[in-house]
Order: sequence, then structure tokens, then C-alpha cells
Amino acid sequence: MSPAGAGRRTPRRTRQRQAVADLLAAHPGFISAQRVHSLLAEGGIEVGLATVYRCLAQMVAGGELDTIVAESAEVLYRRCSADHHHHLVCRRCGTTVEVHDPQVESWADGVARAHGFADVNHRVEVMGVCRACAL
Amino acid sequence: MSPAGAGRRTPRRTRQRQAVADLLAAHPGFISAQRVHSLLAEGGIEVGLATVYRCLAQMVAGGELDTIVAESAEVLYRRCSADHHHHLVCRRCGTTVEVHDPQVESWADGVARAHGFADVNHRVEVMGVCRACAL
DNA sequence: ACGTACATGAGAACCATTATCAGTTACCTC
DNA sequence: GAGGTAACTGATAATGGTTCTCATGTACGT
Repeated sequence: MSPAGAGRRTPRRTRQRQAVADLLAAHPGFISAQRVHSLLAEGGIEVGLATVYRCLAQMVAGGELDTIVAESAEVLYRRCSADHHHHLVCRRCGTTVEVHDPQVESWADGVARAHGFADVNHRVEVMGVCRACAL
Repeated sequence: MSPAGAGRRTPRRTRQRQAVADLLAAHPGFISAQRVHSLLAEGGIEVGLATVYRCLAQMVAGGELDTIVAESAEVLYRRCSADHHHHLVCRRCGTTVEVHDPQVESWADGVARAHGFADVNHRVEVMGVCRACAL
């Protein structure tokens, strides 16, 4: 087909990949690869751990998932909208709100420019306890 | 003696602890524990890896160091001021500028409150290429 | 239905970090 | 200055998340 990999190949449709995608689609907050694996196992769906990692990595590469790094240094995944945004995460239940706010974007750019930095990106995470968990 | 030193023991003065502290004091950007260990070794100062980790952890606990988690999920350390701030990091040379700006603090609080989140903290990191590296 | 390139998975490898524990040493007391 | 002790050190093992290996399986174009 296309020589020199002009496009990326279409991933094959397997029950494992489907199971991981379905679980992520249904999960409201960030979740670790290990937990994806055990949740699938609990649901009677056997998927190898290596395969879980592979599927998640591919979904991240394809822009379907966002990642954050927990304090324990494990990577957490979540299905997110494609455009730039940040996260407001409940540290009790993991419920996550996407925050789209140009204010913080221009703040970051301003700070960087003030110090002569170019080619800027940034990462913002806000953590707290959501209304439901605070009760 | 530290005033209000309720329960804090004075760390013993050893050549290992001194070596780690000196290296961090002289280092301009964030650095990993592994790299601290190898830099000391290159300088002919033998310090066990476990001891490097211990010293760094104690310095973090004592508020002498800040940490961030790199994309590779390894923890990076840097000597920082004690009060709350964020970092502007050059992704080429690692040079870091501390950013003290109440604007982003109130932004984070406002976002959290708007969604009913309480007990909020946040993490902000801005990455770019500093003036020297952009040349 | 066939063939094959891509996908899978069990387990090994990897890597940063932490725990173990016997030997060392800074520092207080006399 | 000598001595005792609790803190410190470091070689090594253990841990835990993630990635690699490679033999086997399978989706999908033909």
C-alpha cells in the first residue's frame, strides 16, 4: 500500500483492544493501566497486561487519551476531548472535570515571554475534593 | 536550636550528606537522584545510592528541595525557596526560574470553587526554550 | 479459504526507588 | 580525651510499574 508510511496503519479490531477502549469510554476519571487490567479480569475479560499497556500507548499516540503522572509515579489514563485543556481532579474519587480556560493559557505565555522563553507549553493540574466526596 | 522545633531532630553532619547538599546547592536546575549519585562518583566522592535517596528525601521533608516528576516518571529535585511557587523550565538545558504569581493561585481557586471542589491545591509547570538555548 | 503481517500474552528484563541489616561513626556525656 | 549509643551508611535484595521478547494466535485483504 502506501510506501514510506505516509499514513499510520489502521489498528486491527480485536476483542482485547475493544475491551480496553470500552472500559476507558465508560470510566469517568483517570485510571492506571494496572487497574484497567484488573477491572477487565474482574469482569471476566482476560486481556494480557502487556496488551493493556500497548493499547493504552496506542490510544495516547492517537490522541484518544490524556495521561497524568500520579504522585506514586504511575501513569494514569483518561478519555478526553482532543483540544487543549486542563484537569480538575477529585483526589478522593478521581472524578475529573475538563477545564477549558484561555485565561491560564495567556498567563503561561505571558510568564514565559517575560523571561525570554520561547516554544512554550505547560501543564496545569488542580486537585481537590468534589462536592459529593466532601459530604 | 530551632525555635518551635517540636520533634524535629537535628541531622548529623556527615561527609555524604554534605556532599549531596553541596551538589544540589551548586546545581541550577532539576536533577534526578541517579544523576546526583553518578555526578558525585565522577567527582571522586563515593556515596551509596541508598544514602543519596535518603538525603534527598530528608531535604524534601525539611522543605529544602522541591520535586517534580519527569515524563519518564523519575523524580527530579531542586533547591528552591520555601514559599509556594511554580517553575518555568528550559527543556534544553534545564535552567529553571521560580515563578511567584498570585494570579494563577486565585485562578486555580476560582476554577475549583466554580465546580464545588474544596481543599484545593494545584501544580503548574511551564516548559520552553530559554533565551540562551534559542540562539 | 489462504496467507501473512500484525496482535497477543506469559514471563523475563528493566529501571527507579525502597527496605534490610550488619558494620561505621558523629556527637553527647563524663 | 575516652566511651557509649543512636543515627548513619552502603551493599544488596526486594518491590512495583512498565517495557521487551518471542512463540503462538488471528484479523483482514485477496
